[in-house]
Amino acid sequence: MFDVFQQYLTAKGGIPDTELALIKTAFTAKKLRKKQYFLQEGDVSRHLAFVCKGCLRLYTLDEKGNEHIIQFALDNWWISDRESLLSGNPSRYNIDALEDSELLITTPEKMKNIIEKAPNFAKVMNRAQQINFIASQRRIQAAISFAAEEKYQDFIQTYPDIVQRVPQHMIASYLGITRETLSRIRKQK
Amino acid sequence: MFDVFQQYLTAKGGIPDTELALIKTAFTAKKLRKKQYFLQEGDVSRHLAFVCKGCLRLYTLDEKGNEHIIQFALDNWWISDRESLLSGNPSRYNIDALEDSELLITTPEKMKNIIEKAPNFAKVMNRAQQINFIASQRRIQAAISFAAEEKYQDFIQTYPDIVQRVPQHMIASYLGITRETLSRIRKQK
DNA sequence: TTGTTTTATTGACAAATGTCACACTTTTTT
DNA sequence: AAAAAAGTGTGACATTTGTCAATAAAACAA
Repeated sequence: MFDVFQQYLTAKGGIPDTELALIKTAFTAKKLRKKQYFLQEGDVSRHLAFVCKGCLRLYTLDEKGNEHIIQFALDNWWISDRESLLSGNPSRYNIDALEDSELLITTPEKMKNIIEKAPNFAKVMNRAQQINFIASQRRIQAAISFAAEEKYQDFIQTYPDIVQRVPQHMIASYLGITRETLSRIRKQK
Repeated sequence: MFDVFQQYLTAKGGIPDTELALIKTAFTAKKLRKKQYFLQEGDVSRHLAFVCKGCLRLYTLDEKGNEHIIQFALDNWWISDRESLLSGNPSRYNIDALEDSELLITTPEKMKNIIEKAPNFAKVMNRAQQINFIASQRRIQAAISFAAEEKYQDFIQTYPDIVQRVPQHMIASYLGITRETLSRIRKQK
């Protein structure tokens, strides 16, 4: 399982063996069954996860019980509730598995520790964070300026891999439209 | 002008004088008149800015010529097109001043340089980035799960200072609704 | 001060999207 | 294999939001 992570790190810039050994000590393997929670609303988040295999989602529930998906995480993605991690407050989100998944998890403390000691790893994480921010900004733009159909087109172009693995109604949720609307958009073409 | 920045840094954690001196060398003062561009679509972004005083916005123009505001930046905020900075590609965004403004600007290279040499400054920047990401995530949630009125209520609660200084139709643009809709929402109460 | 531009409001109407109910299919569980 | 659960599609209709056009007020510039 760690080899997937190692491959990711190599692809993202390469990490010397000394650092790799150190990094290894900070992570723990964890398996999740489909539908199993990684984090539940109201709990304080204490872990961040790297997805070696599988698929997770981060979402909120509104008063009506509707789900609103903030993030998907497929293989080689990070997922966590950074808000709760940073603030120490109970989480407003849920994270659960959409498929049986394999994770490597760690804590912010351990993360901070290895980032201090492993500069190459720090670089990889920093870059990942930057790319993440840019993706968020693009998503905001799509959310505020695109009509439903454009949102969908943009999504399938940006995340063709997610389209393959996630039910449509969850993609609708991610886009901020109803499943019925998405179903009709897809029918048009 | 640098004293505003210094005050910000102090408030955000405190920076020893040795680092402050170094940081100072990396920044240049720049004044913008109202309506003046800091960055125009198509140009490659080469600077990031700290707003000492004033107000800027980052936005896109769609095919119909409608503006979609991605970010506001008041006093003590950072603003830049990180996407263009990172990729080196021409920007898809515009940044301009909504008020006469005073900035401290620098380049990614200089930034990288001082971040290596000034660990306390690095910490402040890193924390700012994290908070930024969390704010983005919250905004995404609002965009995909709130109705127009909820978006507005959420906005005035989150950014009461912006409401004071920015015309309504720009807030509408930021929220992804039309000015007419916002006007009607405000009338209701 | 006068004229121009920007901003905000409003009405009438159109278009997009949501809601609800139900049927049908596929997948998962027992 | 049968039953249950999850996912998708569709029609009828309601609601929200957008569009267009016009007006007025406020801010700004000459």
